[in-house]
Amino acid sequence: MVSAQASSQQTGPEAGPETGPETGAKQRGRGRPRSFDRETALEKAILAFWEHGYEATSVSDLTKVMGIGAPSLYAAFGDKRSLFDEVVREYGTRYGSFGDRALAEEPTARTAVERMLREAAAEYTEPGRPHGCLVIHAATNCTTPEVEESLRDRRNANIAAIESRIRSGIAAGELPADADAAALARHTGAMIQGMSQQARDGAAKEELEALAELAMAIWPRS
Amino acid sequence: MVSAQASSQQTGPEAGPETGPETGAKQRGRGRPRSFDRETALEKAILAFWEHGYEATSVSDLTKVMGIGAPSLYAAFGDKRSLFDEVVREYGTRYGSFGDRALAEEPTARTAVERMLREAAAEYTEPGRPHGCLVIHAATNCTTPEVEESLRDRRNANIAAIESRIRSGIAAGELPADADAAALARHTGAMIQGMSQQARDGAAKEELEALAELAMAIWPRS
DNA sequence: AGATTTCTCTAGCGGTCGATACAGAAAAAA
DNA sequence: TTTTTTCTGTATCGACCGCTAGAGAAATCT
Repeated sequence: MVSAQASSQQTGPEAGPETGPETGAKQRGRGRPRSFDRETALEKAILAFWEHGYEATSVSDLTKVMGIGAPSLYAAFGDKRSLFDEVVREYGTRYGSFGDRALAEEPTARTAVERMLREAAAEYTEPGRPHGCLVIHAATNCTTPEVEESLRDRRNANIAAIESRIRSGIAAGELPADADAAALARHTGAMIQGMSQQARDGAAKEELEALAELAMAIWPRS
Repeated sequence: MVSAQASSQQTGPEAGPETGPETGAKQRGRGRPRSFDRETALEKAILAFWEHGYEATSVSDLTKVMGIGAPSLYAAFGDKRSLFDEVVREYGTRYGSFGDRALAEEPTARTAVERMLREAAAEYTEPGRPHGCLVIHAATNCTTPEVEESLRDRRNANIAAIESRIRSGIAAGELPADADAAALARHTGAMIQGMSQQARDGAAKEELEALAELAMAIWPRS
C-alpha cells in the first residue's frame, strides 16, 4: 500500500524455472528470479509470528528463520506489517479454517459447535507447531493499535459467525425458540479462547477434549 | 538482585515528612527524601503494565505515567523486570484476590466457583481501569521467557487452587464422589481466561455475567 | 555552620529496532 | 554479445530500547 512495490502481494514466479511457461496471466518478469521459495518462506514466517507474536518477532528473527536477507523480505512481502497481514490471512486458510468448516458442514448448530470445540482441542495441541491460536495470542501486547484491532475484529467476527449459525438453528427448530443465541455463541468463543490459552500453558490434547465435552453440557436439550 | 541497591524492595520513607517519627522500625534514612509517593507511582505502573503488557510498556512510558525520572525509578524499584515483579505481586493483592477470597470464604466448592465467575465478570469490566486480567494478558508476546513463565506459573497455580478446593468439596460430600475435580477446575480456569479475553475485546459486564451463569450449568447436581 | 547522605536531573551509553541505499550478481531481452 | 531488469548481500540509517554516570539539590547528623 505504501510504497511503489506493486508486486508484493502477488504469488510470485512459481518457484523454480521448471514451471511451464503458460501457467499464469502475467509471465514471470524479465530480471533475475528470486532465489527462495516464497511459499515456504511465508510458512516460516507464520510459525514465527504464531509462536512469538507480532512485536516479539523482529525482522531479524524473520530473516533468520526464512533464510533470506532483509531486502529480499521487503521486496517480496512489503514491510513487517503487511507481511503479518498476509501471515494472518494464510494462517486462517491453512490452520484456522476448522471452525468455519464445522459451521458449514455440520447438520445442526449443536453438532457444529461440538465438532468445533473437539477439533480445537486437537489443533491447539498439534505437535511440531506452536500451541494455541495465532489470532488469539499474536497481538495481545502490542504497541501498534491497528494490529491489535485487526485480530480483535477477527475474534469478534468468529463469535458473530457462531451466533449466526445458532440463530439459523433456532429458526430451523433444532433449538428451543427462547435459546439465547448470543450467549451460546459467546460461551463457545470463551471456551475456545480458554482452550487456546491452556494449550499455551501446557495442557494436553486429552485435557482439552475433556473440556470440550464438559462445555457441551450447557446446551439446551434438542 | 543485580546491583548493590538494597533498598529497592522496602516500603520507603512513608511519603511526606509529616509522618510521626516513631512509625516504623528503621527510621527514615539520613539523606534527601524522595520527592514522590512510592505507592501511587507503583499504582500508575500497575495500570500501565496491565493495559499494555510487560514489553509493550517501555521505561520511558513508565517514567511518564509515574511522573518521575528514570534514575528515580531505578533507585526505588530496581530494573524494569523487578518493577514488573512487584507490580504483579501488588496487582494480585489489590485486584486479583477475589478468586482466593471466594475459595476461602464460600461454604461449598460450587458456590465458590460461582462467586468467582460472577465477580470476574465485574472485575474484568470495571470502568476506569484496564479490562481483563493482568496475569492472563501482560506477558503473552514476550521475548523474555522468564517473565512469560512467571505469569504462566501463576495461572496454573490458580487452577490448581481451584482443583484443590473442589477435591475437598468432594471429600466433604458436597459433590459426587466420581466428580472430575481436575476437569471442573480446568473448565473454571478456561471460563475465566475466556471472560478476560472477551472483556478486552469489548464485552460488557452483563454479557460476562450471562456467561458465568451459563457456565455453572455443567456442575453436577449437588 | 559544616559534613554527610540520598535523591533528582541532564545527558548519553551500547544495543536493537524497522527499514533502506548502494553496488554487484544473475537472469531475460535485444 | 550487449543491454536491461530484477534480485541479493553489505553496510548502514535514525529512532528507540533499557540503563546509568556524574553533577547538583535537599535533607539529616555532628
